[in-house]
Amino acid sequence: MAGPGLRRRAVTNQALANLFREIADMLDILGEDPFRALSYARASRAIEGLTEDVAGLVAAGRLSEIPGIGSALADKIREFVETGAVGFHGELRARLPSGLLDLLSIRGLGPKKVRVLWQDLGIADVETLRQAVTSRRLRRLKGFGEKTEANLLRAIELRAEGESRALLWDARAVVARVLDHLRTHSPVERAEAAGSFRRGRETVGDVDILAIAKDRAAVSRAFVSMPGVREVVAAGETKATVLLEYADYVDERPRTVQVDLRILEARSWGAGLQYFTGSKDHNVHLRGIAQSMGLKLNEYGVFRGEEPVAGETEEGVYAALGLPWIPPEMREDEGEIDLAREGALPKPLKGSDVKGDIHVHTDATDGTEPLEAMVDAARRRGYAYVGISDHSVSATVAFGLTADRALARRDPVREINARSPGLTVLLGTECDILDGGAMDYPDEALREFDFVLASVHSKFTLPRKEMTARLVAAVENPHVDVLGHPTTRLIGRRDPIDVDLAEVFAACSRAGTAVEVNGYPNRMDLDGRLAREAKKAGCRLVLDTDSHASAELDAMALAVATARRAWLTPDDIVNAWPLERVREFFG
DNA sequence: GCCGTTTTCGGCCCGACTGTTTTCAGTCG
Repeated sequence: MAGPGLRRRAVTNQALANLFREIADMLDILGEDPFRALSYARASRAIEGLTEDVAGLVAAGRLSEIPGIGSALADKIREFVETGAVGFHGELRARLPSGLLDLLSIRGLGPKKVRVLWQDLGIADVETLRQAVTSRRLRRLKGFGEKTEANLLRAIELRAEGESRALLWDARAVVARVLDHLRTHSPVERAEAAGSFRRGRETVGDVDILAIAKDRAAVSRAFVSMPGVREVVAAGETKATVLLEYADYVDERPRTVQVDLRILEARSWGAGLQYFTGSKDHNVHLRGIAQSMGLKLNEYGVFRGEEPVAGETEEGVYAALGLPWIPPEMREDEGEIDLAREGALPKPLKGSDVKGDIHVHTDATDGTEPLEAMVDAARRRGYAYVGISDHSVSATVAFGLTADRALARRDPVREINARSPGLTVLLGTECDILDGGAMDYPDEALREFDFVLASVHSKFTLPRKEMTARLVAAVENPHVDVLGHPTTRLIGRRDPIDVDLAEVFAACSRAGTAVEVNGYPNRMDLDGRLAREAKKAGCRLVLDTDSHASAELDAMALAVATARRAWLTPDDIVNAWPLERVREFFG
């Protein structure tokens, strides 16, 4: 790592807040004045909560307006804005072994215990700590015991397991399990999930559950004793925390995720839901608005002085701030608040707006169920149409079909369509984009499909220029209707390809090729931010699931959440249209 | 380090929980 001043940090509020947070931790570990450390910790929180850019406050000479910032901290903020670093931070760093601060990320270890470990046993990294625990060397230390050793060992293991965030798909299953358990095994009156889960983020750090109940203790007891609880971290009457086991859907490995339960008063339900849904940036912005109206907003409600103005419902909280209710998926402080104030929020997409799924595999290639089973599952979902899109021949790992074999399925599809009114099966293909941009099937074959979804499944590491040309060539092919999973990233497993998506989106827009929002659990490709870019570039989008089994058709909910994060409306989405318009679009 | 004042020192957020302790310290959110 570069020394202070050698590497310039981005001068952001968050970077400064992190710096102050680390200073507080280091002061604590070093055993310096704890109240000095507290000042840094408070300043860190204050800066995180600012509605304005700290550099702007420096320029305007308004640092003293920030509560908790006196002359010494103001000096350090100015230093940070001017140089991108804080000398004092570097000085402290030099007094501590690198790696020591990592110990703070182990549950059960705070600055006091870390200090003892470091001073008495010279432990300065997680691995050394693990060895010391295994050889029972901690129990001799003051404040440590056998139980502490066991807990730390567990915490170290869980930390290694839980380092990755849970996929939204897995979090969805966890939320369903928890809510179902509380509703059937406790006197809960109301329960709902908040947090990044509710905002539809593609991964979730922990799961927040909010509840209302008269008998709070009973709800808490039911929560901590539900099946799959690996560890009870806390079990009180207003909040409880557990680590819950689940199996990662994609690699089937056992993992744990932290689940927090908070039991609220009915009069604070809406404020709590709003507060715990976030995002942090969205909430900071809202508090600023409240302030400018002479109001105060917190997790308990909106207040004028001591008098509560709103809090029971989320709608009421937003209304008290002069705003319409904002869909959770949009709450990222990316302009949604201004839009809401102007009454110009896009009408949020509903799951029922989606009329069909058009990225569905069968056991003809790498799916696990036959055509009929996938079609039946689509019918049960109430879809008007379903597009079958098995792999093309070059996708050998996925048992890709030759063009002849793929097109031979027109007969069974015709048969199904003839005997089953109400649902139309479209025969498509997920056709590989070869490394030069050519399609895996010849044009004569491509024109015979109802639609063609073009995807990259090989040569992920081409240089940016070649990769961009490859995708542009593919989407300009007149037979190609949809660009499949444009970045090809696999969450937690494979990085996105290096490609100029702005150029690709522009080509899609010109060529009338739609862009996919793939809802498959570890794809989520495009994500919300990129899907919004695609819309801005004038593209149509398709929401689909890439299902390889009928249960995976449920992943449409993930694609819908992504679409809401992207501010898409039904008109932007090809498969929110009636069949006739879809056929016209696919040409 | 900040802050307020019955102003230049003395207190600093807090409630719940756990484990080590023998009445309380440390961690977490």
